[in-house]
Amino acid sequence: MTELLVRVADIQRKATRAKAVERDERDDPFIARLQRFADFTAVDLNSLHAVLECEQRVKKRRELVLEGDVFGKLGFVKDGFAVRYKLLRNGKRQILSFLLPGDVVGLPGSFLDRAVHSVVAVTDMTLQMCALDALVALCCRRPKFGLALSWLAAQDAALYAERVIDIGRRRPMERLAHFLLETHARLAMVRRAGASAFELPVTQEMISDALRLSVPHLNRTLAQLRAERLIAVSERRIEIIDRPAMERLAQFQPISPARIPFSAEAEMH
Amino acid sequence: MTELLVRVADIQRKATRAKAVERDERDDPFIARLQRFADFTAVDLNSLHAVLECEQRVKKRRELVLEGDVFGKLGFVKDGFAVRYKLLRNGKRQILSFLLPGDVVGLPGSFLDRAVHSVVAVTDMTLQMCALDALVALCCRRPKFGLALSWLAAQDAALYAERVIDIGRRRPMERLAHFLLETHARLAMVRRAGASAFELPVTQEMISDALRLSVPHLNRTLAQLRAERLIAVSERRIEIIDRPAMERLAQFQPISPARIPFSAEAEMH
DNA sequence: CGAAATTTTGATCACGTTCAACTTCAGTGG
DNA sequence: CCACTGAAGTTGAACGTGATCAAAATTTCG
Repeated sequence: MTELLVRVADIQRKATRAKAVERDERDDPFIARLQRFADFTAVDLNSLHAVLECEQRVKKRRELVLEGDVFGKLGFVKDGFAVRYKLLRNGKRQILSFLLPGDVVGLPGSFLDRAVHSVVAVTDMTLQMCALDALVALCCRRPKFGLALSWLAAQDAALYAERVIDIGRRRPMERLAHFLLETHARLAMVRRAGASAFELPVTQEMISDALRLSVPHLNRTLAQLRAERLIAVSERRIEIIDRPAMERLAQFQPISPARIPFSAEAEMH
Repeated sequence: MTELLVRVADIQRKATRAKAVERDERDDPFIARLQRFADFTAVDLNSLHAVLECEQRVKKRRELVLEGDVFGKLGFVKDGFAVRYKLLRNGKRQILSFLLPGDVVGLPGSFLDRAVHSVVAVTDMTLQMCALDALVALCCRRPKFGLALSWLAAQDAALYAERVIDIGRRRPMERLAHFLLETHARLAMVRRAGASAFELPVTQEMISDALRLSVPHLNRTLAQLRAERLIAVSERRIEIIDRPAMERLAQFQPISPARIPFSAEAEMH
């Protein structure tokens, strides 16, 4: 039934192009991210839509990418959470990143000869799939998208780097605080978080696998953050109570992209 | 005097275009990397040369980027080593990556509103500088470069991810072994390493800051790898003696980029 | 509702850090 | 040429952080 409603909405979208774009800018987390570093016109966005094959729904726990796959597609996360991870021989798993709305499944996997990490859905998700060669063709027609892709990849790299710093040099409290602030900022960027609170539908086991802490220790650290009244946790909702203290503790600095420096003539292109 | 010789070489290069390209392919580590995921014609490469401002020599220990800089340039490493790092409040430093010939200084820093990491030269280096907006303009004229940039950024991201896995889940021996294999592969890719040996002109302190090990522990781990006859170390030259054992130990899988899937029509563009 | 997953708490232990001393080596000036 | 200096590498002993193991309490979901 919901399915049907969506279809109807889809048809209406195609009917009125102007409205479609308007809707996207408000709603679509991926477009929200793109608009942060360049201006995309209605024409641009329609070209982008043209290469998006279909909106795909995916159930919780479904594996989206398995290590070793040749994954010639990209998936733009429209809704839901996923984790990118790697399983080691000894059975341990390292979670590399949480994929939030606006993130891209298959980056960097599809740019390598085969995926080096696996991705699994944590909640039910909706994705917009896109063939890699269609995207490449789009980038050739509209170079702006090729640059946008670089910008996205650079943000991913910066995020991984931040994780290296977390795991490498921050104490557990700082580490957790940093992770929470970063996640909040990422969600806020795509309008999926309030001013100081957000839903984080992941288990403590996942967080501990991401932050290189044992589950018991993560739990204690979380309790400590709560005891010091820096955050509040209810169900799977995190509220940042004392942001200044949190930012000081974590030495948090938001990662925000620069705008792509188009020269006047290039912009015309 | 050396400077003069370079100038002369430069003039000669411009004189005979065919030869110039040939020379680059053999010598230039950055071009070597590019050619791995797309075919760049002589015309392409000349466009690239046009945006490269100058070849800059930099002395050992010189800071190339300081955290917080607005760094609107990119530097293609032609020769020498550098490290990208972050200093924490408590005085600890985390080395995020070693920059080798063929790598890019300012990625991802220049794509963010300001650099989030610092970069310092470890050896004397030569860099080819390039203004970011000139590169963007190039990408607009020749979309292939925009895609190439994405591919490079994706490789960087994959490399950081590997570091997260190292620090997060590999034991010290495995971690060090993985780092050595990876570094060898990266150097080999740009023809800066022999079949099983390479120069690594960095101190143990740097390696330990990269791998999250204390200097004494790194030293012991290195000694152990030597004792088990997996590697040999003389001066700052590493030789991988038992590659199969090393790869098994580290669970090493090389990261190699896919080729950019240009469709026939797009290629024409 | 019952079974399984998740969260919470406690006790013990190991790995890698820290601190310290010593060695080796390269560079520098007397 | 040697003594001196400082940086880098090496080795040892003690300590502490966070892991591991175990079990209870709680929540989630089929």
